[in-house]
Amino acid sequence: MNFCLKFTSIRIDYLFFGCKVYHIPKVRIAGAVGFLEALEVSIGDKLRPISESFTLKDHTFNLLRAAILDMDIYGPEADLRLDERKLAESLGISRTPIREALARLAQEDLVQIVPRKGVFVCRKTREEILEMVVTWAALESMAARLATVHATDADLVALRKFAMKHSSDAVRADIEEYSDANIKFHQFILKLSGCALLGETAEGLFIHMRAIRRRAMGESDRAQRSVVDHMEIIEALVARDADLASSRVREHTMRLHAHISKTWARLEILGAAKSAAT
Amino acid sequence: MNFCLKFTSIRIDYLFFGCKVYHIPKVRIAGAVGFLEALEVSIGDKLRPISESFTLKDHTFNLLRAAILDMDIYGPEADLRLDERKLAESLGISRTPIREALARLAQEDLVQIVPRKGVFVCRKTREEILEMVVTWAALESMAARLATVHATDADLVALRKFAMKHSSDAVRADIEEYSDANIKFHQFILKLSGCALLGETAEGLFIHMRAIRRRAMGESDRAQRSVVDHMEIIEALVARDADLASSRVREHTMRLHAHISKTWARLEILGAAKSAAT
DNA sequence: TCAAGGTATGTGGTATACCACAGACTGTGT
DNA sequence: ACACAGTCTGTGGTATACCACATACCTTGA
Repeated sequence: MNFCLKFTSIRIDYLFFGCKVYHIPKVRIAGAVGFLEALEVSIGDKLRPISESFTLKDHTFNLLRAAILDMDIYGPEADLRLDERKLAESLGISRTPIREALARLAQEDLVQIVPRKGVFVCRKTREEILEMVVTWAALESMAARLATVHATDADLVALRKFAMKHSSDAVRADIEEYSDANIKFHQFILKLSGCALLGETAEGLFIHMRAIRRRAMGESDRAQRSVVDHMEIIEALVARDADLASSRVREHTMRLHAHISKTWARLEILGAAKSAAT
Repeated sequence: MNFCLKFTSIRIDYLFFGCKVYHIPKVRIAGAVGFLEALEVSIGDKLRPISESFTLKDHTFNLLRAAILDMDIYGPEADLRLDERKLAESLGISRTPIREALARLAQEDLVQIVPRKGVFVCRKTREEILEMVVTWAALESMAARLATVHATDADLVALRKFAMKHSSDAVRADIEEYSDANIKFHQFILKLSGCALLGETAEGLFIHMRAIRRRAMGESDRAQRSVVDHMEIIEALVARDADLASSRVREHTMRLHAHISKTWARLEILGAAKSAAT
């Protein structure tokens, strides 16, 4: 169980922030303000924020989510099992908040809970991943359409600037860097739509796909092509051409779809051969 | 707490199905089959299924979800509070599975859990609802695009048939009926896309919007217009024109967007006037 | 009379004990 | 040597006890 090690450091965090949440009572503002009250207000102003309504459940949820994202889920040796009791021990808390966090993760399809068998990180099939890409294409192409209306000129300048910088990463064939920038470029467009829900919905897909990307993105000319695509998308946005922007985003993403389809099939064959050899 | 009453009937269900899950051992199929084994197999065949891996957590989740959908969330007198202990008592189970179900509902944004305050059914603001419609438009227009490729002629015939039937509901100005058929029509298109995830993602939006529809859909000519729109959409699908089908679906949905925007604004004014009068 | 502080009660949060089932293991009879 | 059945152990599922905080109410002092 790798998770035990990964979470050892967390226990310290927990000791500092976890269990106790100190509450600073809100200072009442009276009609007439005397000396003491004025003092109280100034103190209140300084202490105001405080981690509000922190719960172990939420903390655990975020921790596990991040940990799963970092895992190499699709590695042949990946340990997909999560043990409630071990997690509880590692984090220094009881099983209850962990179970609630797991329930939420299950709701997001990140893990699967099998009664009396165990909790397992979900591996996605090739078909499921392809569907995610399609759905993402739907969301982002709509976002591009809206962006032609809602984005300011300054926004688009910033977008272009970002894409330029990232293009130099691509020519250096720095796949890891390119991959991150690529994500951010698309998230940028989703944000420019002015419709937060589009971005939030897409976020759920990104999470699943991030683990895939390392394996799916190997061919270097794809990065180059991507740069060109991005520029054309920006062009359409700047021209405020909703139909063009929308279709360019969609086609760009569907190219990723085709690419993953090919690459993943190859990986599946490799995986099958590997497991057959074992 | 309305929930107490609503769930009273469930307790009986629970007594029958809830706590104990009887496990039917799978019959081993031996190479040579003797008399007794053959008998066993036939018994096994009859008993096979059994609610597999039933958990109170999941059951509770579905129950609460359905109950929330049935609630008139946006009614002025709606009781949005959920009490864990009362729910537990009503269902005849402990708080634990209920809390896990609530955690999942919170993940779906159906409820909001406020530590030490309570659990509340989420009301959506006008902006959030409008964003849902936009997102839905994104998903369904992509679905229509894919449907021009994946749907069989028979599928489209069935779709047209369904739409025809539903159109007669519309002219009878039977809003309730029309509303249901309308949902099904759009779900049909999502299904025809061949991409299950599109439908699943949209499902989450429908759930939130169903409660709205009663209030947002009042003007009768909208039903008429909707029928025309639907026919035009089918036409585009039959013509296998991806761009046309996609844009017609999108525009149809965005008309709903505009409509809700107007209607809801009016409702908000009414609501404000009402609360001011009180 | 009223404001301030104490107290009672109710809420969700957490820890813990125990349960039933699944699967591995082991001992026993053939 | 093997098949089978009993047992042991580990898993998630559930129930329960208790906690800290929020709130409403009440007491008490001016």
